[in-house]
Amino acid sequence: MTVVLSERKKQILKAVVVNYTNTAEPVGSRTVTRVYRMGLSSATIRNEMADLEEMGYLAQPHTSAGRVPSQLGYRYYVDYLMEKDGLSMDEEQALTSSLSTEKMREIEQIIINSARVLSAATNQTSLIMGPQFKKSAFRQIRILPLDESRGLVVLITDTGFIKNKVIDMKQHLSQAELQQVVSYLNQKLYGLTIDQVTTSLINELKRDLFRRLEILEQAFILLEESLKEERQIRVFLGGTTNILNQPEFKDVDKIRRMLNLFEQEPLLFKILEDTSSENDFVIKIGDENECEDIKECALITGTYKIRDKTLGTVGVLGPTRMDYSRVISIMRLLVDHLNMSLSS
Amino acid sequence: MTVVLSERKKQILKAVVVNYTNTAEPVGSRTVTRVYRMGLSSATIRNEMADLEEMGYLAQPHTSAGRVPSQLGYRYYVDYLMEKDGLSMDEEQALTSSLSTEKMREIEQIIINSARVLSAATNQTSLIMGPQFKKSAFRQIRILPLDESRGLVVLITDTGFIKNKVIDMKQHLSQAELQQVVSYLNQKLYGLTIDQVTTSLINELKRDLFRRLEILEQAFILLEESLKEERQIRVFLGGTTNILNQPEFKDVDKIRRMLNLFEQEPLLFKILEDTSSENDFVIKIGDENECEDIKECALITGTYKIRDKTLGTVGVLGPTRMDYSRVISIMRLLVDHLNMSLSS
DNA sequence: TCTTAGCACTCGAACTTTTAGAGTGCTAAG
DNA sequence: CTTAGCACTCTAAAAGTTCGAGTGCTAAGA
Repeated sequence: MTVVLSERKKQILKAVVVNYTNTAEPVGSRTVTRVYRMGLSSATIRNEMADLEEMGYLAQPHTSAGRVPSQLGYRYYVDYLMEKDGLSMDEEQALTSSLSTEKMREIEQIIINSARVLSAATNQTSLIMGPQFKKSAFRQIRILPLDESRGLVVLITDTGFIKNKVIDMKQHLSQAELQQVVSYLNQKLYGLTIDQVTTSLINELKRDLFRRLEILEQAFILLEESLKEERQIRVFLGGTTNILNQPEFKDVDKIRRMLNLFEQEPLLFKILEDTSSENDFVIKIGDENECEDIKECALITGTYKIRDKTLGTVGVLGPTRMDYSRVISIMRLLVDHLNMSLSS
Repeated sequence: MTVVLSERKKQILKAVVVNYTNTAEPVGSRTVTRVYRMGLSSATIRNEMADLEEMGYLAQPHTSAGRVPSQLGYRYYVDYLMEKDGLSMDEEQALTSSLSTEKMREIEQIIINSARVLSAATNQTSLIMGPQFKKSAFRQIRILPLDESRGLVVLITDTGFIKNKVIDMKQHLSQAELQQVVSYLNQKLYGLTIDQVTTSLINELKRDLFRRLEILEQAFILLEESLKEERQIRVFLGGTTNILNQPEFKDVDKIRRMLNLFEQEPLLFKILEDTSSENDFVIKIGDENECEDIKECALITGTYKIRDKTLGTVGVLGPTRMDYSRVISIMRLLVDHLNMSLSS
């Protein structure tokens, strides 16, 4: 499929992509000769560019304008031409230090902060999918009596989720009775992922317990509601207003569509889930994206882990005219940091 | 201070406000005669409008355009002319039902949903300040041993906040010892608001306990971090993209400033706090607002309570051209609902 | 065969001019 | 005090103009 390009064509294509990424203006043949002097006249460049256009790597907004990379052009650039490290030492250090500011312990805090840093560093919008509660393994359940008629159910997973819920207990339970129920539940559920705790399993447990105690109906509500409630995994956004700085979004209507999308968590989740690959970063350019609303954008995604278990996805969303090299470098740094600070 | 307006001037002012609220177009004298026929010719209306302009209630975008209410005009309308109930029975019912969809128990869920409903019903941006953790009263603290070296500290307030934190316990504590520490803490702290739990109090407690047990340093971290961490109270937003539909925000630059504001929680908090009054709704029009960024907007705020204790603030933010009557009716409904569902 | 200077041509962005109509203020008569 | 009538104003939209960056093509040179 991939047509072989002459070395000169590659250089020109790269020049166009880089220049367009910086300026957001169509790139003319003279600009190419001026900025990336390669001992050729503009006329020659012109001929080459005409070729590249015919091959589909460049496009012209109108007859008498410079060239702009097409989607295919970006794809070629990303696959074969891009420099691998788009980050200076200085930037790298600055970034590292802004990531490891404090001993943040809360998982949610870490992620919110990461989203912020990522969007600030890339000048794009960042999306981070929080750890998936459903995929976590059940660790233990506890019931704390609060007063006469109420108790606190606490549910803990291996990835550090702690969910709690106040429940009404219609009848009073003695400490011993409670203990009994709790240890029974722990024994049955230990090690299962939340996904695996199906309604039918819950019902089975209920039947078992009801024989002995008719009281704990409410206790199961935590389990059941956890299942429902967390169906929508949380997606954390950073720098949603950054798209306003991109010249390709100077149209209020586009802005509206974009911001609307940002408000719909399930859609964002789907976007991130569709693209994620376990091991490396994925770049989706233009209509390589499934989602209709971001077919004019590029999306770069990667995953982060806790102790080799894939937990969530990190993404950067921006116009196709994006500094791919730089963004990927930043994301790599961030993901490494995330892996580290979540594993402790 | 308030100049007395003739009945006719009041009617005309009201007509201009209502019409402008609906159309967002300057209102001409002919429009007034046509739509609100009051047996007068446009020339007469014109004279009256010229008077109203001189008095400062109306303004003209340019010489040959219709009139637009000035800030003072809105103020007069809101204070003296506005219909009190801007909501039809049907709408009221629809609203009530969308508020009480499910038996939502989580306080945060209730508020998020409220923000969504409020913004959808008003077509404006809604802000709801969550219950202030700091103002809540300490109810009880518990420590759950998780395994050999770790425990879960749970802190519960009278307004239903439950905060938890996993702590490392350097030395193993027996159940009895733990029990002793916990009941000591509960006894000392019960009934204090989180505000009142100062660092010095904590230190005093520490000193007391250290005499007996040198272990629980970590347990205090929950308390201390709770104090710091929650300094920024959460503000929940709904319908941030609604401002994009307002013609007064067709300028990308204004949009940017506005959305930027929305991303800065501390500012939002300040805006809500500045305006809140315990008992009734407050309407701030234009530069009656402290905050520079919303001097072109109108902000309506009210408070909600749990059992007569003021918990937080609800706000609606939009252009000064707003259907005040309708928005207030909706907010009244919402606040009542909120008071009810939070008190159970 | 590849490169390049030269030139006519194209097209959009920015600026200016024109036009149409909504709305005003003023005057004089009812 | 009200109103018909009219000249006047001002904007938004349409139409027209200018300017320059950039192209494609041709023909001459390496």
